Amino acid sequence: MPHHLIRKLDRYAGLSADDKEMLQRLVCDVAWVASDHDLIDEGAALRQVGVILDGWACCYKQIEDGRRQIVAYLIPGDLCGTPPVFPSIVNYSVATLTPVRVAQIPAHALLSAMDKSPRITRAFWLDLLASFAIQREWTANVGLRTARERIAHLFCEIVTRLRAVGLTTADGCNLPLTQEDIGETVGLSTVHVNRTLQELRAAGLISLKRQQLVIPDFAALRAVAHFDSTYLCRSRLEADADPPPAAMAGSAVPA
Amino acid sequence: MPHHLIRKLDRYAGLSADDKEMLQRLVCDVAWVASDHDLIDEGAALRQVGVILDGWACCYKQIEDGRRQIVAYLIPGDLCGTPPVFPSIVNYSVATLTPVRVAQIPAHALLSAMDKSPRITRAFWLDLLASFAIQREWTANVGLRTARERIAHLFCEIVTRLRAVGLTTADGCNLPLTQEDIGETVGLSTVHVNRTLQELRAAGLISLKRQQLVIPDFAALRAVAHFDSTYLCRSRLEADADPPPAAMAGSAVPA
DNA sequence: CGTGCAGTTGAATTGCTTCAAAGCCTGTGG
DNA sequence: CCACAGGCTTTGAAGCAATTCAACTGCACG
Repeated sequence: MPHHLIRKLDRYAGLSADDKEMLQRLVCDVAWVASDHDLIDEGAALRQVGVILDGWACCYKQIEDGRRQIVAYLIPGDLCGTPPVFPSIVNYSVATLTPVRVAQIPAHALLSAMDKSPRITRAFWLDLLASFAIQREWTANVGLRTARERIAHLFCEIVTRLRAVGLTTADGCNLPLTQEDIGETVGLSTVHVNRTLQELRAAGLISLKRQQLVIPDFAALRAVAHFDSTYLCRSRLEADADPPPAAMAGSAVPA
Repeated sequence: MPHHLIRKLDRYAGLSADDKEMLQRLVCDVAWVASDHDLIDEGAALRQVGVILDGWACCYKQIEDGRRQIVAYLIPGDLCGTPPVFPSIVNYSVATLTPVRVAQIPAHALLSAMDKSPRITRAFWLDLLASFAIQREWTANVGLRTARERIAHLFCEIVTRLRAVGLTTADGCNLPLTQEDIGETVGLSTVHVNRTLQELRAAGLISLKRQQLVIPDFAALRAVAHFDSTYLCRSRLEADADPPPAAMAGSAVPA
């Protein structure tokens, strides 16, 4: 069932047919969760990993006075929780942004699959490292960019990630975020997000209405954002980096 | 040799005597690197992991126009690079902030140690998850806190981490950072870092001169920062990790 | 005893926030 | 089918936090 996840892990580490079969059988407890519900509460001790099958969720942190920071978005194919060490206490919460279909992988099942296949182990490592790389990029994003750059960067990242799982249209994507969500993501007030979006629209860099984000000229937006996508797609590079540099066919990698 | 690392991994996963012995034998290429040198350049393909034995380093990202963001500090016992998947391309650079003594663990050695001991594997997972948790906290720190809170939070984190490896004095630590470094860490200009430090000093929350940071009342600083140390000491879920001491009398520090 | 870098200060400016109100969609019930 | 409610978005105006530029001080080191 978790097509996106398996495809992603395959891209990371080149799974065998057996590996994929095994992963298929890991999941259980597939369920729909309504929008705006918590999947994980801060401080919980997890004994399983969630897999997002459909919909969007976000990881966030809150401080006493109510201020909230979104620290990650989860889209189909993403893990929800902290594989694969159990029990593991999380220090953030996860909330759905849309209705979400989510599956669970029990601790023991995941660990035994990793025991049996080094490729699966490697794939989960790479997935974690990829999330880490995104987190680093987010720290840099809020730390050193201007409002306009931050939002542009966020949009570049989202579209690139959605494209990797086939959830984009030709030149955009569905974006189930309110301006408040965006503000809590990039560290700006809602009002200023609104004004900055208008700037981006006025500059012809994006159009955004009714949750439809359109980026007519991705290269232009990427330039504004100083967006460098390598942090998102290292998976493949690493596989290819194994042999010494040589001329190689450009596109398809055999499964 | 890498005492701090082994002690930390032991705290994470409870290593056997054999495990520790094995880890001892992993390292090679111990070397001193002068201050202000790069240990890793962005885009490099790593085939080994570094271990910081002495001194401080930082991970940073840069964009074309020269703006720089520090995304992590490395202190003794920390890994430098991305274990344990090789070769692995990093999308950040690492620079020394002081003279640093660093050892290397070759890819094959690390992987075979992890093969032999599930506790070692688990420990490296937990170490990575711990760094990830810090990164998340940093994103939240620059995203939702004020200047004063950000710097206070940074100091709380640094002292707590240093305490875990025994590198603090009774009520402070050595802090080899310039105000520019601090600014690049928390997303503020150098000038404003300066003024904010003065505020913190005036409030009696810290004293900082000649690279000596003193926190007379940790609980007070922690309150200002909204600092919650759980993200740093989840290692042992068994809750036996001692919480960072709050305000403690004890001024046995030679001036 | 200068030279250079880190820290400090002041003044002007800007980017962003805050507060408050109004407009606009979408879903709901009469 | 229309009226209304509630969330999200938009607008304006005022204020504040942080930046920028530029000069100056103090300290460490050769």
